[in-house]
This record gives sequence, structure tokens and C-alpha cells, in this order.
Amino acid sequence: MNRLKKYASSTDVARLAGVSQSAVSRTYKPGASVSEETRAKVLAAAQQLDYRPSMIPRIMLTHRSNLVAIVIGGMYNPFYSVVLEQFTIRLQAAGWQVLLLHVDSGHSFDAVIPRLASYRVDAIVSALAVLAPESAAELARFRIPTISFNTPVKNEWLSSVCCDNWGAARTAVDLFLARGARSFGYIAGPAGSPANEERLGGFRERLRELGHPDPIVIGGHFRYEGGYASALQMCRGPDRPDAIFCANDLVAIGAIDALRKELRLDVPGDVMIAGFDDIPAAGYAGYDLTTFVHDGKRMVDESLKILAAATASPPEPHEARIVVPAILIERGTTAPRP
Amino acid sequence: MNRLKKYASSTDVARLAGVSQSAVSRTYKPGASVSEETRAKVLAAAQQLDYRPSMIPRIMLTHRSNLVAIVIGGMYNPFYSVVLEQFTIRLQAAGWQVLLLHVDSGHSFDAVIPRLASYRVDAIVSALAVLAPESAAELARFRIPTISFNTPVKNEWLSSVCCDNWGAARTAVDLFLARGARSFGYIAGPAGSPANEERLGGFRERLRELGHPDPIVIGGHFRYEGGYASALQMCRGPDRPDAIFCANDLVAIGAIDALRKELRLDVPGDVMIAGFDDIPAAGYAGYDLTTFVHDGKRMVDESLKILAAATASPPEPHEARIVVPAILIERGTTAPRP
DNA sequence: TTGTAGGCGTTATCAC
DNA sequence: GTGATAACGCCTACAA
Repeated sequence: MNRLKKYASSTDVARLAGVSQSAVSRTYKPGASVSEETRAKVLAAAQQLDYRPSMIPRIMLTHRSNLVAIVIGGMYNPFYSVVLEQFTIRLQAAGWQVLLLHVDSGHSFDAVIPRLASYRVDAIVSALAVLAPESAAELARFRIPTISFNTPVKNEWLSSVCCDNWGAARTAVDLFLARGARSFGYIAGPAGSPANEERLGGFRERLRELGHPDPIVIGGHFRYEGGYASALQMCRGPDRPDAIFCANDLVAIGAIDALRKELRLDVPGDVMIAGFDDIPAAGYAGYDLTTFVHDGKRMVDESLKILAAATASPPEPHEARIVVPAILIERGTTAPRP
Repeated sequence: MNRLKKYASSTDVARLAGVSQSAVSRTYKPGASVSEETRAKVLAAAQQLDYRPSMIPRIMLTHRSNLVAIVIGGMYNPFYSVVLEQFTIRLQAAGWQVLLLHVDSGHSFDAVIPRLASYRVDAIVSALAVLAPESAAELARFRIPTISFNTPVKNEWLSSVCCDNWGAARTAVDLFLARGARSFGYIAGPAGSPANEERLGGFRERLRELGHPDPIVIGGHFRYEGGYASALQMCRGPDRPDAIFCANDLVAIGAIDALRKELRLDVPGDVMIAGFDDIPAAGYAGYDLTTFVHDGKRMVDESLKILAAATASPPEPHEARIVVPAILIERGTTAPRP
């Protein structure tokens, strides 16, 4: 066995300080009864040995690791990097440590579950575009409280915090109509993504409600390149729509660039565009994109409430499904035609 | 003590399977000698109890946690989100687990060191704009191998992997001159950032070498808004430069938007712009920004080599300071004037 | 206020 | 091939 001992132990400190190991332990426990004299001896010895108490034995004794796993599936979308950052900051402030895991797709989630379990994480946050129901079931077997970010699955151990995609998409219809649009397109994200399906669903529903024809639908990615290609395809012919709702901001920005640079169309003069997320680039003067605020901070907030309740002892019940509204931000890409 | 035992232990499995605890342990150790019969009994019992071997006692015995801490200081810059993602993917593939820490500034690094130490991380990756030398010294006290990403500090426990900012900045001068520019500006990042200082240093050095006047320098942030404001200030008057080198792409994009939208100037016709990093937005048709590839993948690669050597037993010596070249990508913002 | 002793869940070593 | 047994570093009764 590898006996490369790098850290001093409390026993080492105790020996050097001429006290018992428990005295060392008590020195580092807030509110324990240690005399000033003992404490001073311990701290001096600890300083000399660069001693730091280890969390590891504590995990064994308490069955709590203080570790929260964040499982993420791609950070090309700035929305998710912001969410990851927010989660990290907030969890750290609450005394948790973050174990970061990356998975390629919903299915490879299963592959990392054993790793999570072997580190005895106290909770899991899944920030994936797609969380497969089978993975959710597999998770439940380990009885680890889990929060699904943006995928509305749930079971006894799994809560979800989502954005009101459906409602926002309905609002997009009303906005486009108020601005004079009469024909519509939707540039879609990947099939199987609940966010994409809800956004399309709400958009189509509201159009039907008001007696308008269904939108043209093209797409399949949440990326800039996808929006670029789809917009070209959708607007090249004579029957191009007046207004396009995009699955997210990256797609919308791709669409804007394609329309302006390739087709020499004016946005919003020829075609109006709206996106979803309100990533930083949506606010850049070059795009000035109308979009819906995907309120990551608020969602992280709600997630932490659930997490705190679920990891309390005894666990308190808490809302298992939270839906946060998405606020419309009207910018230049849906400006009224002069 | 909180006796909320959530996971089955090897002892539980052994009891159910009717074998010894050691037999269970051996079943999960690759290449250990267990009969097929015993293995089957163990696996059946384990399945029934949802048993997963715990890493925690192993850490105590081996003094290795298999944990690598990544310390990050802000992910507003897409370059850093990509780097974080790359690190995570690569470390995971190599069998490590990632502990993610966020710090606000170079100084708050010190506050997280005890946390790292208490989890007995095997190595640390610091991906900060600024790593204070005092923090580096503090780190060394714990004898944890550390890699400093983009900050060229070093000591016995600290290696660095940086980008050739200086050389790239010199190349920017040559490019601008070849395209006909005769007066120059530099929109700066934050003071104290080595990357910013090297980029300015190389830019100024090469201009002097060739007998050109020093650039106008304005700035102070690595963000879009900073670039926007600085470009306005720099180009509003009559003595605006022909070409501006920006501390990074976010700043460059802000500058482009300010010049085009606020000052009605043409880029590159009136002012040429070059950035640094090659973030995705630099390639968007709306910006088409000339820039230098900040090769995150390659840098992660080099980091992992150092890490592997430093955590090997016995530790192998390895290059302590790596500099990766930054390749020029010429796009529209420095296109020759027609 | 202090020290002693037992145990947390593994791995490694040793007889059998 | 198998089962005891001793660590690992800490926390927590309990006794002094």
C-alpha cells in the first residue's frame, strides 16, 4: 500500500503538543470544552505541522459528506455556465462542496451514478438538457435527493425546478401579433428536449387558439450553427414567415446573422425574431434580441430551498415541482415597423 | 451523532451473502482471487442491498482521494467555461473526480485552501485571471501539486501553463501594419492581470521596435461593457487610431458594437480590430473578428501531463512552466481596405 | 477539563 | 480461496 502520508494527523499534533488526540479534536470543534492552555499548545503544534483536520473520517462517522454533485451536459450555452457558477457560489456559501460531473448525453448519466454513490454525495443537481426517465429511476435506487434542473421528471427522491417555457411561448405569439406579424416560424432545438417541446407546444397552442395557421418548424440543435442553417432554409423561399420564435438565444443569434449576412434581409423589418434565455449576447448592441429571461438565479434559489429541506434531518417535505416564470424582454428584433 | 445510515456497507452485504467482509472487498477488487461461487453470492446480495463500495475509507488508507480541485474565478468569459468543461471531461476520463471551487478574487483563494486540504485533494488547478504570489506560497505549505493556468507563478509545488500572449501581441502589430494601419490603440483588461500586461507589453514592444508611436491605452475590464465604453472614449475625438488591439474577444466585440452603433464607424474600413481568445462569438457572422486562438484544449492537455507526473508515486519531475503558442485567425475585422 | 476506548467502512496482511 | 485482524484519522461517549 502506498504509505505516502502527506498530511499530519491529529495524533501527530497531539504527540507534538503533549496532549491526547481527543484534545486536538476538541480544539477544532466549535464550542467544545478545552482550556486556553491546551488550546494554545495544540494550535502551536498544528501550525508547526501544517495540520488541517480531515473531513474524511467525519464522513464515515456521520454518513454525511457535505458534497453535492452537479451533473452538467455541455456548457456551450452560456445559460448553463451561468447556472453552474451560481450553483457553485451559493452552495459554497451554504457550506457545501461541489463535485462536478460531465456527461455527454442523458444516457451516460447512468455511468456516473456509481461514482457519485462511491463518494457518498449528499445530494445531486442534474443540469442537463435531457434527463432520461430510466436514469431517474436508477437514481432513486440510491435514495440520494436529486434536483432536476429544467427536466420535469419526478419521483420520491427527485424534484424539479423548471422555467415556464409553455407560458413564455404563448406570450411570444401575442407579441408577434401585436407587432403586425401574420405568418410564423419556429426554429427548433433537439427533439427529446422538454424545454424545446414546451416552447414549441405553447407557441403552436396559442396560434391555434387565435385562429392562425401552424408555424413552419425547422431545426434540431440548441446552437448558433443550427439557427443559422435553419433560418436560411426557412427564409430562402417566397413563403418566408414574418416572425420567427427560436428555441433559444444562440439559435436566434445564428438566425439573425443568416438573415442579415446571407439573405440581406432586415431584422425586424423583414422578419422579426425572438429567442429564449437572455444570455449576455442577446443584450449586445449588434443583436439587441427580444427574448425571455431564463431566470437562472431564481431557479438556483428554489433549488437550494428544496435541497436544504431534503438534506435536513429529519428531511422536511417540500414542493417537488417548481415552475419559475420567464419574463419577456422586448428589444430591437421585434421593434414596430416604422 | 447522526446515525442516518443511507448506504449498505460491505459488512451488510457479507452478512446477507453468508461470507466474510473480506470476501466482499475482494469481489470488488479487480484481479483478486475469489471463487465464482462466492462472487455470485456477493453480487446477488449487493444487488439486493443496492451496495456501492465507498471511496471514503480507501482515502484514509491510501492517503489519496482521487480528487482534483479546480478553482475558478468567474465564467462570464466563455474561454473559461470551455476550459472548465475540457478539464472536467479529461480529468473524469483519467479517473479523477473534480471538486469545483469558486473564488471572487485572487485574495479569497486563501479562504478556500483549508477546504481543499480538509478533503485531501490530490492536486489543484487554478484557473484564475490573477493568482496572488502570497496564495501561491500558502499553497506550497500544504505540499499539494498545483497547476496555475494563465498565471506564470511557480515554486516547488506549483507549475504553470500559459499562453504566448507576448508573442501574439507582437504578431498583431505586424498584421495591422501589413493592412495599412499607422496609429494604434490598446483596450486593456484589468491591471494586475498577467495576461493583460503581457498582451500590452508585446504590442508596445513591437511598435517601438519598428519605430511607431506608443498606442493609446484605455480600459480596465475583460468584459463586453468595458470594451464598449473604452472604444467610445478612444474613438470619439479626431485623433482616433486606425487599429485597436483588444485585451480579449469580449472587449473586442464590445468595441465593435460601440464603433458601429454609436459612432457610425466602419470596421474595418475606419478602424481595424483584433481580439484574443477566439471565443465562439468571434466566429459569428455578425462580428467576424480577427483574433488569436487561446488554445484551451492544448493547455488542458499540457496541464494533465504535469498533473499525471506530479501525482505519480514516486513523483516524476516535469516541466514547471509551459507556454503554448496563440495562433492568429484572420477574419473580417482586419480585412484589407478595398 | 482531560484522557481512554470503541467504532465508522474499507484494504492489506496473515494464517488457515 | 477464505476469514480473522490491524490499521487509516477522526468523533463521541464515558470515566477520571
